[in-house]
Parts: sequence; structure tokens; C-alpha cells
Amino acid sequence: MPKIAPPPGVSDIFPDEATAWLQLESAARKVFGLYGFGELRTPIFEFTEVFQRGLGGETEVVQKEMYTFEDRGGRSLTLRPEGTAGVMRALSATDAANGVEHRVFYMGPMFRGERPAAGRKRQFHQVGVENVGRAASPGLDAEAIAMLCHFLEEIGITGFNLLINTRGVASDRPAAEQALAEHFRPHLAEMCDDCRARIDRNVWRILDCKQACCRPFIESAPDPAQFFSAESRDYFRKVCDLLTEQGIPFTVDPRLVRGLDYYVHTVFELTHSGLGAQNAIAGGGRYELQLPGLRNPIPGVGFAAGMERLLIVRDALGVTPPPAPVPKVYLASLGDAALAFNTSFAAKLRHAGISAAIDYDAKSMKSQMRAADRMKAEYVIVVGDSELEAQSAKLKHMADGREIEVKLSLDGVLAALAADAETK
RNA sequence: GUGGGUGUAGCUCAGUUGGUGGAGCGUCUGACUGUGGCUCAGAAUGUCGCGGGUUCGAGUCCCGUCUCCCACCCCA
Repeated sequence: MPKIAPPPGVSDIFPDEATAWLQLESAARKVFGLYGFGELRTPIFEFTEVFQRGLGGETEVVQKEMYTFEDRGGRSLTLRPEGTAGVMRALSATDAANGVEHRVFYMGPMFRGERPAAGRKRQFHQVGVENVGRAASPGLDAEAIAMLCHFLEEIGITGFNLLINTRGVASDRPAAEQALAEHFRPHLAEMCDDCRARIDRNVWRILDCKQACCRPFIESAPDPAQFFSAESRDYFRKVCDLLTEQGIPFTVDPRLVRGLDYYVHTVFELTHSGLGAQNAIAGGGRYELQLPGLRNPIPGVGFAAGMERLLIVRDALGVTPPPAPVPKVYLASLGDAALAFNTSFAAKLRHAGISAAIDYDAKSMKSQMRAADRMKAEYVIVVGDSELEAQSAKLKHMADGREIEVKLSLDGVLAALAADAETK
């Protein structure tokens, strides 16, 4: 039990666990690279207004989940609660604002002051993609979704559900909002407190409510998309057609609204059972992000996946992460002269790209062999006075116990390792 | 923010009606002086989450607090 624990909802990732993270990260780089996306590393914190303006002041995230503090000059800063706003802030200084396409991805920690639960941390990690600058296009939307599915396939996640919906554009909304409000208002007395507040602040969020008392009214609610313009509905149909043509299964869910206000047109969410109540592993959509200091919002489409959740799902599916790296050669030392020799010999091996382990306490033979076994060293070389004398030692293969006589030099060991690898 | 569960050795967990804290695994040492895994023998290790209270005496009972887990909520 640690004397001092980390703050609630954050945790350490130890080396044996980190291998799984590295695997996810390199899979992301590989897959996104195939689509022409490059990595953009933005700061962990931004001026608070980047998120306030970007995500919408009415969103849950902005209202009560942000870690906000003042710097020494009294300016308000916020630890990023999601990745898109920071990416857009960075790209706002480029020609993305003039309609030039930027394809970027990011990965890293995000911060939200929520109550921790299964698959939910206060510092969590997202890997995300943004295609920014180009005007809205069903092709780009479908490509983002296809890329997300490709990524999941690459990391061994199967059996997920893809839900998609359209949120229309700003001019589509008033008619739909009015229809929704008219539908819900007569039943408000029977609905939950949150929804009573939401009807005036943001009717859409009612569709997202999971309260049992609200559900019947939500299910009988009209599909907002039916009030959208023909252009918007056509846009969404094209997205669906493109997915179908690529053989990507999906479900249209008219209730899917998502929590951030910046979405327009296509929104999607990827869920997986076996995660507990937090069943969303990734989500995204098309957006128009309004940033401070910019006259017009910048268009984009993207998604973010929760890395912790991906790992939980992967684990549940029985995908085993690669083992932590083990030393190729353990150098056992008998006596001070041997230890001195091994110290510099280990350095030579490491510079030659061979991982080497050594115990500077140079305890008993038995304890060194045990240490080599425990760290799963592939080979052991025992060096004592007689080996130094002869400039020759035995290279022992730990798995099967066979020993090979080798010259006690870098070339000698490298040659023996190469030869032994071939015989296997 | 609300509710439920939980907290004992590095890990997984026992701990009987309150009476000087245990097991397994792991670790360390050793079993014909320089060869691991198996076996055997020994050893080390805990402010029993933290703070109060009741009591002659609290890991055990009471109160508070925090963590973690689970759910609500929200989302990734």
C-alpha cells in the first residue's frame, strides 16, 4: 500500500501494462498513417475559452467537469477535457481556416472531474483523428468512420456496434426543436428533473436521457431528422450508402445526439458490451467549431476513442498484449574482476543492440542464476577467474539448458547468438 | 454531485462472542566451495486506510473521513 496515493481517478501505468498501450499507439500511427494522417501534439492545457467556446457553454463537460485554474497572470486555464478543441485552436492559425484540408491525429491524456467508475477516470486517454478545413462531405464522414473501424480491427477488437445519426445543420434545428418541445411539454410533469430543465436549455439532450420515467416519451418522440432540409437528409443518406458499400454494418439511431454542442450532420458512437455501464468506446462526428478570435467556425470531422476502454474490451476479448521486453543475455559475475569485466562487456553488448542484464551486487551463483531465470533472460554467460584467464566462457540457453562455448569478446558472443538463433 | 460495497504482508485473502496478527503465492538464505526452473529446510516483511470514540484491552464495536470498486449521471 503506497504511503501516498495518487489523487482520485488517476493511476500509474507500469511497464508490463505499458506494452499494451504502446501496441495501441503504434497501431493508431500505422492505420491513421495509411489514410494520410499525421500526428499533432497539442498542449495539455489551453485558455479556458478555447473549450468554452468550442464545446458549447451548455454542455455537461464545460459546466461541471473541467479542471480550471488561474495562471500567475490571472488568466483562466483549463486542462483539456477532450482533444478536438485544442487541435482546432492549433489549426486555426493555418490555412485550414481558408478551406485547406488538414489530416491530423492525436493521442494523450484528457481530464474530466467526474466521479470515477468502471472505464471512467479523471485522467484518461484518448486517441483521436480530425479531418479539418474542407467543406462538409459525406465521403470524408464515411472515411472517418471506416478508419475508426479499421483501427479497431487492427488492435483485435471485434463485436462492437456502430450507431450513427444526423444532427442536421443550424438551419435545420428550429423546426425539429419546436416539434420535440411540443411533444415533450405535455408530459413534463411525469419526467425527470433534468429533462424539465433541458426542455428550454437543450431539448436534444432529453433524447439521451436514460431515466425509466422519461423513456416512454422519448420512444414516442418524432424523429428530428424528418424536419431537416432535403439537403441534410440527402447528405446523411449518402453517408449511410458509403458505409454500406464498404461493408461496414451500422445502426441508425435517431436518439443519438452526443454530449458536445459542436456537432452537425453526421454523429456516431461505437459501443461494446462487456464494459459495464460505460459502454461507449469511441465517438465522433462532423462539427463546426467556433474559436475565439475567428469570424467563422472551422469545419471538420473526427472521432475519439477511449484508450482505457479499448484496453478493457480487448482484455475481455482475450487479446493478450505483448510481454514486457526481457534481457537477451544475463552476465553472471563471480568475483570482483569478473564483475568489472562484465560491467564494460554489458556496455558493449548494449551498444551493439543486445539487451544485457547484470547484478552489481554480484551475490552467489545461485542467486544470480535465479535472478536471470526470474527476469526471463534468454541466455546466461557465467564469468569467473578461469573464464577471464581463458578469454572463453559458456553461453547457456536458459530454456533448454544447452551450453555453447564462446569467445569472451563482443564478436565472439554476437557470432554465437546469431548462430544459435539459426539452429532453432 | 447522490447511493451501495470495500480497505489486514509485495500479491490473493483468512482472522472465530473484543484479549500481544495468520495462510498461500512471491521475496531472501541454505541443502558436497561456480549453474536457474522441481523438491526440502529456514528467514524477513505489516503504524490491520486515516482520525476520533466506547473499553482494563479494538483488526474486531460506534462515529467521522479518505481511497478503490459498482451504480446513477455523463461520456471516451
